[in-house]
Amino acid sequence: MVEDIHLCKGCACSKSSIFSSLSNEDLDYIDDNKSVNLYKKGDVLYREGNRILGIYCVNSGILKLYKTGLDGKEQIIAFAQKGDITGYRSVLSNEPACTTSEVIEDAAICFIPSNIIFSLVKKNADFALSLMQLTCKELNQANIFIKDIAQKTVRERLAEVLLMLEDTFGKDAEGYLTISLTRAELSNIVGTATESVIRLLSDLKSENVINMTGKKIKIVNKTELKKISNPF
Amino acid sequence: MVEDIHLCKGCACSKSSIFSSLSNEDLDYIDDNKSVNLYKKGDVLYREGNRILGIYCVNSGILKLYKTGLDGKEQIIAFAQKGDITGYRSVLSNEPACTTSEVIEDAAICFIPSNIIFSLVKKNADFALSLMQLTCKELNQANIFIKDIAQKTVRERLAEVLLMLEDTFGKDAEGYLTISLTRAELSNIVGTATESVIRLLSDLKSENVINMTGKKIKIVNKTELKKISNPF
DNA sequence: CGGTATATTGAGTGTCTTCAATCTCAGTGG
DNA sequence: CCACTGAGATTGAAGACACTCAATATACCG
Repeated sequence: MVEDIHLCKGCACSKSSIFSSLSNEDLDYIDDNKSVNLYKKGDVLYREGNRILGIYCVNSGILKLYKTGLDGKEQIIAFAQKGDITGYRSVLSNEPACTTSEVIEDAAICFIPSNIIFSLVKKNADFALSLMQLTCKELNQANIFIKDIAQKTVRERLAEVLLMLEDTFGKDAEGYLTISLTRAELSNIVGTATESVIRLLSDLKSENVINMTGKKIKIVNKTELKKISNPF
Repeated sequence: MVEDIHLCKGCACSKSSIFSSLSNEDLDYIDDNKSVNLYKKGDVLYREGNRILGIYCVNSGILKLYKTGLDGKEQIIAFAQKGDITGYRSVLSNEPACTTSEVIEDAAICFIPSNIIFSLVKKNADFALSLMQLTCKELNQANIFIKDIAQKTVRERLAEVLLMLEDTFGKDAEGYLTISLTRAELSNIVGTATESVIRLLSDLKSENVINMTGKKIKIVNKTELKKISNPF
């Protein structure tokens, strides 16, 4: 298992993602300087406000990235899964981490030191451009999120988040969302109280739009859910 | 007036902002390929969803950048003033504009075609890095905004926005905010109904935290306003 | 001096939050 | 095997907060 991730060349991350613009030589360069670590659910890679010394590339598992409000409430900003990188913002801007990065499904993560990234950026304009485009894409996502959270009701946002989760992480053979989140985590994405999420989920269930078995959620009527998330 | 903006070298934009990493030669290169236009309040530089062919650099005046909800409601994402650039996201990612860019104070704006930007990015790694850092900074701002809008009350957000406006655009001799926004625009930043902004402003006034003369707003008790925006 | 856009105020309502109690379930130790 | 425990999930009730709609006032523009 860990064997697979010792070579960037063979890693799926290098095919998609920003690394696709790198030559084999560049990938070897990263290989020689990266380290690989295994993490368990609940582990924190870095905490908001801390300095970080490189970027993290997810080989397997899932991370949640969140900001913490002054009252201690988490706001989940994004997730990272296979092929995604995180921490690059802080590295590129040489600023403290602006989110906390926590493992929610056991993960194998590669760490690439800052100076390696910088030297690649300087050397390879296409890589720099890829990084820029990644940032721009995330910025656009963030802006859409701002609009939604400002204009939509909790119910609409919850519907949207469920669709996003299925889209991003997929579903199992029986149609249940692959990713497993607590109600509290769901509420920290949607931006609402845990109890509200629970009540609205049970509403959606009684409307036959979703189905639930224990903690697991299945989208039954995707069309209707889309309508709910986007009533215009 | 327009004379001043014919030469990037002399333009204040080139001192701060992302252009500071460019040589005189590079600035001349931009000069030879840019165009300058004057705009009136209400003019739209580009609209969300449209293709744009270059980036816009604000020499004077103010722009608001907003997304439009499906029900037609604006969500203001950011402003751009002297020295700021806009449209670069869409150019770098080669995607349609993700916001509408509208003049709210008469403006002089330089237009720099995409291919010029790309060739500078390829040629000058420091310029690329500056652009990246700009994007990262905006991304961080956006994430903070998400957290705030999700977790704070309208009153807290309004207080925060007022502080931001004073910070970003300054105040006149009598202490009034320089930037002039309608109540509707204020509500489109805060993410609330116009009436709510009006009521909360008048609350703040009766608490002697702010003062109003017609449309103009003055922050009287900044300390208190900070406390309101950040009650922990 | 109209006429239009913006601002303000009031009333009524609905959504969401908060707080507190209860329930479920998985893991633990006896 | 079962009671115990703690974390997470659920439910109920009460009330705060913010929104909508409608009416009115004021300011601004030509």
